[in-house]
Amino acid sequence: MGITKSEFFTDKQNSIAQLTKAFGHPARIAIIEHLLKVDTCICGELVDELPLAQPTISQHLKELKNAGIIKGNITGNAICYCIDEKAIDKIQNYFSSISTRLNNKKNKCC
Amino acid sequence: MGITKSEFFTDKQNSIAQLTKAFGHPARIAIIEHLLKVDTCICGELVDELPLAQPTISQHLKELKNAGIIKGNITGNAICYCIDEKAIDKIQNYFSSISTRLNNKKNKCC
DNA sequence: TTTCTTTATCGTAATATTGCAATATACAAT
DNA sequence: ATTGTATATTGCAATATTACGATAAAGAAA
Repeated sequence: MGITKSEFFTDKQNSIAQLTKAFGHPARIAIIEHLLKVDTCICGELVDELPLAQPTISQHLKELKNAGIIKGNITGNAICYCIDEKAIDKIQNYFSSISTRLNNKKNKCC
Repeated sequence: MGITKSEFFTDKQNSIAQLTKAFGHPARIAIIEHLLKVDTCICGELVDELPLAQPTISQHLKELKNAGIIKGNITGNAICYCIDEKAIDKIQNYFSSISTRLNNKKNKCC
């Protein structure tokens, strides 16, 4: 099928899945890491940095934006994309809570 | 195309992308959360818990296993799947480092 | 041995994702 | 107004993912 049965899962589960899915491509990881490296980021830089064509990069930026991981400001005819800290906090808190819950488990079976 | 150009990215980028991608489906998030809730987990429980058919769940378990997020022990004719803490640590450390690097940025443009 | 239970695999259909060339858009510069 | 620069969108081909029915495999129970 290819379609995901989102309607059967909780909002939180869908929301975390959407966030992690958006991170689930090396190009998008590379974009995030480039955004961390520079203080101001424009798409044009990424075209030189990544081994992908400009439309492909634009598409990856769109997905990161849809997932709320980055946000973009139009400045003249360039665009300044930045990481949205809220998304990072959310995902970090989630994995941090998993880690805590794991450590609290008594009967580790494996 | 549908194929990912992994060969052009670093091992670490690919590795993080693989981990996050495996988390990027609500059913797999639900599986992880169920594994956290109970101390011992078998696939049969999941079939009752999740709104998906058994082959589909088996497939999701396989992907989590391939990504190193869970590991399975055969016990009789059942299988005990558990979360692999190393994977959680890895992903948690990654997002934690992103968070730190974000906070250290001076020129926030957005 | 036969049957039941549990999990995996195969095959297949439907949909999603990835990637890019071509093109559009929109502002800047001349 | 024309040209150049930066980014987005469209359209398409190739591949991946999701889901499930049917079936296989393998140990447990009878």
